[in-house]
Amino acid sequence: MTNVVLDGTDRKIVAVLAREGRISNLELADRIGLSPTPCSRRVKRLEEEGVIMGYGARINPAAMGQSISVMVQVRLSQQAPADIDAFMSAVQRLPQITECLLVTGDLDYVLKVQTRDVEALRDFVLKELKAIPSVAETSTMLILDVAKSTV
Amino acid sequence: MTNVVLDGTDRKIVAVLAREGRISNLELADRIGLSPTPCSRRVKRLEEEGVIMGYGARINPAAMGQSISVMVQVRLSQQAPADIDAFMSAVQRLPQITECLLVTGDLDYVLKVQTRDVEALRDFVLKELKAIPSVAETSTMLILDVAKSTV
DNA sequence: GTTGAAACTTATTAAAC
DNA sequence: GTTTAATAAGTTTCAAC
Repeated sequence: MTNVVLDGTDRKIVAVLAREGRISNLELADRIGLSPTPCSRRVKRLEEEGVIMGYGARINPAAMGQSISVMVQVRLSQQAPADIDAFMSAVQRLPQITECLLVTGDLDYVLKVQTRDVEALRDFVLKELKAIPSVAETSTMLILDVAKSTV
Repeated sequence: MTNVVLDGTDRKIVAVLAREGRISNLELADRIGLSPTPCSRRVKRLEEEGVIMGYGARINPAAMGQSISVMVQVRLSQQAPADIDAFMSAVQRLPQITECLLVTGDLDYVLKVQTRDVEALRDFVLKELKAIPSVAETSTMLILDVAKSTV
């Protein structure tokens, strides 16, 4: 990753766009105290430099009938490249998995999973996750509340 | 949460906007196979119904000099409302904490934390997190890779 | 649901300072 | 960096089908 020099104005832009990704350039410029022209240039530069990787809508899973959110910690029994590949392809394939992090510590992967209800979660864990040969151990924590989120 | 009925077209719209939040209505309509007018109406309806909660830019923390990402599991010693309030206000105050989830299981909260380097992480854990009186126990996992992300 | 057109708002670029 | 101006593009609303 090429390191990028960001001044205070750039950081203001990033902070605003992180929360309001669809704000118009005119309002963004007004918000950060800059005129539209250099504001637009800075945004384009931040996009080209990879500081801003893209934009996305924040979707409410509950409103879409996905009311169960869980964190699943997964330990793989085998760590050979073929085992990791098999696990990774399953992770990419399963739409219930919205996030997958490789972590240090006691467990190897942390997944964020969303399902319609507890039955769908049970089916997911038993029939999908534990069906992956390299998965040795899973531990599920139900997410009761999102207390802070920058997304 | 009021449950919303979404048809296949709505789900297509959500799927596209989740990935490309700044797509124009004309291109979105073309992408999902609908004309611009009803497409725009559907998007507005999805926003009003709370399915789409907002839009945001995807920021690359590494490009901003925040190269360390960790998951921190936190157990509170005291669960009285005052203790939870103290912890929550610290969570909101500390910019390193980008996500905070209340979970069931062994530990009470899971945090996603970003810092500039390991020294900043050490200072954060020792001087900020452990300084909160209600925090009894923390466990930190370094995030080595993001293998999947819907954001 | 579709198309088409008009009115309005932005974005983008260039030129000046 | 700023402002102004002009062109291009997108959004919104309306009518008619």
